[in-house]
Amino acid sequence: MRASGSDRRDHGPTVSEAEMTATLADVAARAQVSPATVSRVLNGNYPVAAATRERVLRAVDELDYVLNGPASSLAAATSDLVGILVNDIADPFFGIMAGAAQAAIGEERGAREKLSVICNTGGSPERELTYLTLLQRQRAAAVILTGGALEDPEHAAAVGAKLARLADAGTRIVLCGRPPLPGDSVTATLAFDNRGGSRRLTDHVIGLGHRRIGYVAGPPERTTTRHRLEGHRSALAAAGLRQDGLVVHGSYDRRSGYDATLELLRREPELTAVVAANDTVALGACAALRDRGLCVPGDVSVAGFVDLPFSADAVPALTTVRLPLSEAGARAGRLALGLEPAPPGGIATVHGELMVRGSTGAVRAGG
Amino acid sequence: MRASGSDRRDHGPTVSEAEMTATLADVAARAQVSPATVSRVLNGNYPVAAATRERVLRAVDELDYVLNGPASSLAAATSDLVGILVNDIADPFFGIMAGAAQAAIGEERGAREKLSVICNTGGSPERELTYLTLLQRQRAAAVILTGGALEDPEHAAAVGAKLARLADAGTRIVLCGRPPLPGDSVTATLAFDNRGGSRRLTDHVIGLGHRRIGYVAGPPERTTTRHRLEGHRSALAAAGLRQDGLVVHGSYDRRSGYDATLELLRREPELTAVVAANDTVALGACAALRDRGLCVPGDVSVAGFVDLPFSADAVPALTTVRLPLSEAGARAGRLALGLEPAPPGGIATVHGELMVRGSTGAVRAGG
DNA sequence: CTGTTAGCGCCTTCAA
DNA sequence: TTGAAGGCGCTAACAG
Repeated sequence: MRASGSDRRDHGPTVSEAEMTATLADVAARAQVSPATVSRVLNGNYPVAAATRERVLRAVDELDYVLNGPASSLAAATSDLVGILVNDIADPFFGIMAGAAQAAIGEERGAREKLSVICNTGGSPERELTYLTLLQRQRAAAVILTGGALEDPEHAAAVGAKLARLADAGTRIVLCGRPPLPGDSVTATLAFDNRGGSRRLTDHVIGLGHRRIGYVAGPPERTTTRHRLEGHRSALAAAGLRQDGLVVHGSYDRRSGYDATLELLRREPELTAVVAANDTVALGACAALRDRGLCVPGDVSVAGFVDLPFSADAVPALTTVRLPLSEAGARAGRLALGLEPAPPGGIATVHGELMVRGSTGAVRAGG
Repeated sequence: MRASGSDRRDHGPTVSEAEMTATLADVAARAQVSPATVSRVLNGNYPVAAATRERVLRAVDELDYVLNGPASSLAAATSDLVGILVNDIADPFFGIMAGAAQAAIGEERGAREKLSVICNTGGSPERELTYLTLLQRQRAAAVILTGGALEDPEHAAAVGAKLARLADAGTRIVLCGRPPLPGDSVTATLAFDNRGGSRRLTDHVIGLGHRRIGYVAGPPERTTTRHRLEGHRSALAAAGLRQDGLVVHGSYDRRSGYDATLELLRREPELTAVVAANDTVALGACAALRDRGLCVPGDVSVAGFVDLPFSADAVPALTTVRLPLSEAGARAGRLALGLEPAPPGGIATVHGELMVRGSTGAVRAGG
């Protein structure tokens, strides 16, 4: 049996007051104003006399009152939840972007404090849809989708439909590090120039004299994978090189880089360079080469993508393409809050910067 | 002006039906049952005739109905939100734990699907409290706090008070990789044995003959920092070594390890070993040593803590103490859902395993 | 097994 | 500048 706010409107503090969570009515009673007034000072978007506001805030403090989110969301038909979807939160690629987005959203000291939260799909299409539904259920204010998308047409359609419904319900949709989507449900897209960055990277490797270049790609059905691979291939084509047998797919982790590199070596013992889909994979490649008794870059050059913090500290330091993850994440956060105008056409391309370091060198004499 | 569900109870599909988000009443009308029945099939915790359920589910599908979370939470006075607080989501230490917790929670195909969500405090006490308030506002079902706590008494008291209020309101509290808290608001605690692991690590280093051992600690006011440092000191003490001047504090990142190591070298040029507060810091230490022209472990041995995935791939591979992050995170998730009984006394200590690898070796002849 | 009836706590017109 | 009143969409007793 709960003592409702109005029930004790005329009483002083009671035992039950200490045990039950206070409601807005309790605050109103204590501050001698109507619930409506309390609501107004709490939301701050309506004129309230300074003295009244004072009294209300004091009552809030004394009662340790915390707004009931669900009730508030229900009545206002809006919520302060912002969801950030990531494919693998254990990968700093996502951790950095998501952290930056969350920080940007948290910094906004605006009217209603937003609750920005990270949702880890683990790369599973089902969980991606589940999270989207859950966020839709919460009537999320905004959703940020980060990283490469799955290219399976069925899943893409399902996601598109979900996003359309979310957008219909007023949820802002922002894509960060993910290619644009057809339709007008997406508020803004920050797309990484994976193709261009990859192209410059492989150009660099070719420029060092390498001709037998292996490529360790990510999972085949991801946009990120495809775009980076396309950039790589366009560089090869421009140099007149054809080596379709020298591409091995795997996941975006270290183990995959290790295994794929051994496979590349098997296919082409005269390999002199390995370009990897990302830095983590590149480090796996380095490990495999070492275990085979090969020197980096003396025998084989290695290059990565993204430029994670540890890449500069690797031995040798990793040549890679730097993606501005923090900046992109922060911008996505601001776009999700509508603090920043969407780029023209709703799409901005974020370019990577080639970072030439110790892991790539001129092809060995015998190459 | 919104067409409410009951308003069109007797009509067929209309334009507005396509544009407005359907409500439970719409579904009820379409399935020719009462709203209560729809609620019952949706929540699945009440007997409903198979045929009725069928009809309801079909209506749900046809209308693309999605439950209104806020309304549901308000009525039921509970929510399906689970918050996971982390200090730095860009650090895989947290990414791995949080990802595992989220996966464990997502796997639970129980009654109501839980929305587990990661909140990145960035190590800021204010943001930690803000997130706790926001989660309290959402009437979260559970909160998981991961990683070391701040030892500032004022902040600790504030957090304690918040947790007490959350617990009062029925929120389950789980600590993962964080020392136990006084009081009974915490449902379960999984504490890492930082002291013991650190002790064994430094014992190992001493056993290799090292006597001038530098220590790169984390931020001074974190429990994790203090416990690991205490373990280190107890090992030194047991070996009769006193070297308080050889401890440098910093943050838990690579840069800090780099700078701190240079400082240690300045204080003690004859240094033969560096023990770091975590793996990331240890890699920074390695980089500093290399830049000084010193070999690891030939000139100076280096050891880390935690055993992140890249640590085994470092050159040389890093000696460290392996913490079972995934297992702990998953268990914390299950504890948060009440799927697993709390350990006796509410507290379980999770031990680390010494991983001896290439970065530590016998002290050099001249040492 | 199913319908009816009250609210959950807050926001938001409308009046004053 | 403030109060009064109704309803947001759903759940949870109660009946039947």
